[in-house]
Parts: sequence; structure tokens; C-alpha cells
Amino acid sequence: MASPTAYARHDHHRCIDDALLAARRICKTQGARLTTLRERVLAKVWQSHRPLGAYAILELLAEDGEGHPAPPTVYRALDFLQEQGLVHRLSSLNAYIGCDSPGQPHDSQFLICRHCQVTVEVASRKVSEAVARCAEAKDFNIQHSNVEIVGDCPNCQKKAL
Amino acid sequence: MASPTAYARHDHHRCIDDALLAARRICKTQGARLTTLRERVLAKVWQSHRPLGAYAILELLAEDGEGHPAPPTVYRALDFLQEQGLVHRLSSLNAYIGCDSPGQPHDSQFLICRHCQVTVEVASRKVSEAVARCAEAKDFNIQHSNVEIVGDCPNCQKKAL
DNA sequence: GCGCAAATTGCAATATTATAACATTTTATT
DNA sequence: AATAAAATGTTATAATATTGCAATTTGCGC
Repeated sequence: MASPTAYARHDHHRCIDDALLAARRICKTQGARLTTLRERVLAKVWQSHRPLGAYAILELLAEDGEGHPAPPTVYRALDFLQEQGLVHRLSSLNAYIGCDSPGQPHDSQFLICRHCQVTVEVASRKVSEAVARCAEAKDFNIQHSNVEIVGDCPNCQKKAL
Repeated sequence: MASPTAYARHDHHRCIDDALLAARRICKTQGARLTTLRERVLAKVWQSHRPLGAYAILELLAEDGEGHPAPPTVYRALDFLQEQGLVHRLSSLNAYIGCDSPGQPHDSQFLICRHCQVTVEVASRKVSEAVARCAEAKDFNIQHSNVEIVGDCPNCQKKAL
């Protein structure tokens, strides 16, 4: 199992660039409008592999100088990005993170490090299936599932925190 | 698979009574103090099989007439109840629900109906194991996992909503 | 029972996250 | 260019949660 990029030293500019390119491609094919603002918000979300709160995004946007949007603006952009499957919301943190594999619908789980906050998205068929069976067994019809796993990432384990 | 109590017509007073009895027993053995306030909060949480927000609990307490606690009071009681494993917090709803099988530590998942909000706690070994394997595969050390599944409960499916 | 320390609760203020309502601007299309 | 729809701006406020400190209650040793 290759270690997720997020845990390794890597050229993060590439993560950002890839995310923006994918977003443009997806929005184009969907006929959705990836405006400047939305793209700026997406870029901020992708500034790291840590989930970012709406107000943190707001501050980062303000630092750019190009306009100081108000909360509704950011929330609307985030709503749009979620609808397009470009970002996920982590409800246990009230924060947002870029989607790892946008475009195709997928069921994902999140590994959230409680020390460094680095968060990795995984798409485990085993987990998805187990969840599906578990719901079926109770005659429950799944619309959406949210799996957030909190613990220690490999890096932080090494640091013996 | 027996249908969960929450979905069936049942004597709900018994759910409340059982929860309170179990809570007293558990706190006693743990040397934890289940005060009047904490017990009142627990009773409110158990008033239904729907998750309840902190401010909703606050209002219910106020209706009783016996003092109108302020938010911190309720949040502290909820923190205590969570520490004792007597209630769970559903982060996707910012709401709290009574624990189904308090006492022993357990890994649970929640089936949340998007129509009637009735929420059932399940403890699927398959899901727990799949989650554990998925984390292991990324060399991630789980501290806690949160699985919230949103969809249509059996009753609401029948009503064809 | 009495006094002390610790735990709990009360209380006021405030922080944080999110949305409502409506005005304005931008965009795509005619 | 005119229009309608979409997006953004703006102001205010709602909903959720916490901080800090004072007052009270409780458990416990004496």
C-alpha cells in the first residue's frame, strides 16, 4: 500500500494545480460555472491537506487583497464546490477539504490526524459494502454516509506524540 | 433481523426508565456523579429516538420550571454524559442521542432518517473491522471513528416520501 | 457535625459557524 | 443593446459553543 501523498514530502503546488485543472474540466463538462471566486476558494481549500474552516478561508481570501468577501459568499462558493463534488465537508470539524478524486461519484472515508490535522480521503470498498449491508439489515435505505476516522497519522506516530 | 425498537410502536417510557437506571448503575460503579441536572438532561435526550440539539434540551429543561439553565450548563452536562458513554453526539446534526448500550465501550454507527429524524445506533462488527483494516492499510492508528448514515428509515419508505 | 478541597453549577459575556433577506452586478442569450 | 438568470455583495441575525469567574454543593477527613 503506497503511503498517501498527504503524508509524504511532496510538491504541493502540483496538488493545487491538479485540483484546479480537474475542477475546470469537470465544471466545463457539467456546464457549471467555475467563477474566479469559486476557483479562489477551491485554491484556498487546497492550500494544504488539512481541512479548513469557512472563516479561515475567508481570512485567506482577505489576505489576497482582491476583495474581502463576507461569510455568505464563502459559504455559497463552498456549497457550489460541494455540489460539483470538488470539496467535502467534515462535519466533526466544521471544515472543508478538497476532494481527492473529483468527477466520479464515490463513497469515501476520512482519516483525520488529531495531532497535525492532515486528512486523507480513502475509498474503501470493504467499508462501503459493510456500511451498505449494515443498513440493509435494518431495512434502511442509504442516501449518503459520512465516515470520519480520528487518530494518529503515520508521521505523528513516529514523532511519538 | 429484528426491527429496532425505535422503528416500532413501543412503550417509550420504558426506554427512558431503562436509560436512567442504566445510567445510575454505570455512574455508581464508575464513581461518577449523576447529579439531578445531569439526569434531567439525560431524560430529555431520551425523550425520543431523535437526536436533540443542546438548545432544544435547554428549552425542554426551562419548560419544567425547575430553573432555566444557561447554555454552558447544558453543554457541561452533555460533556459529562458523553464521557460516561451515556450519550453520543451526531456531528452532522450538531445533536445528541442517548446511547443504546451504555456501559461497555463499543464502536457504533448511526442510521439517521432524513424524513423523521429517528436515529438508530448499530454496532456492526463488519463495519468496525472494515474501518479498522482501512486505517491499518494506511498505517493510521484509530482513536475514534464516527459513522453517520443518512437515508430513509423503514417507516418512511412505506409512506413513500 | 465542622471545615476544607474539589467538583459542580450559575451567570455574563463572547466566540464561532451558518443563514436569511434583499440589493447589485455579471453573464449568457436573444 | 435588452432581457432574464445566475452570481455576488451587503447587512443583519440565527444557531451552536466556549471562556472566565463567582457561587454553591458535595465528599471526606477530622
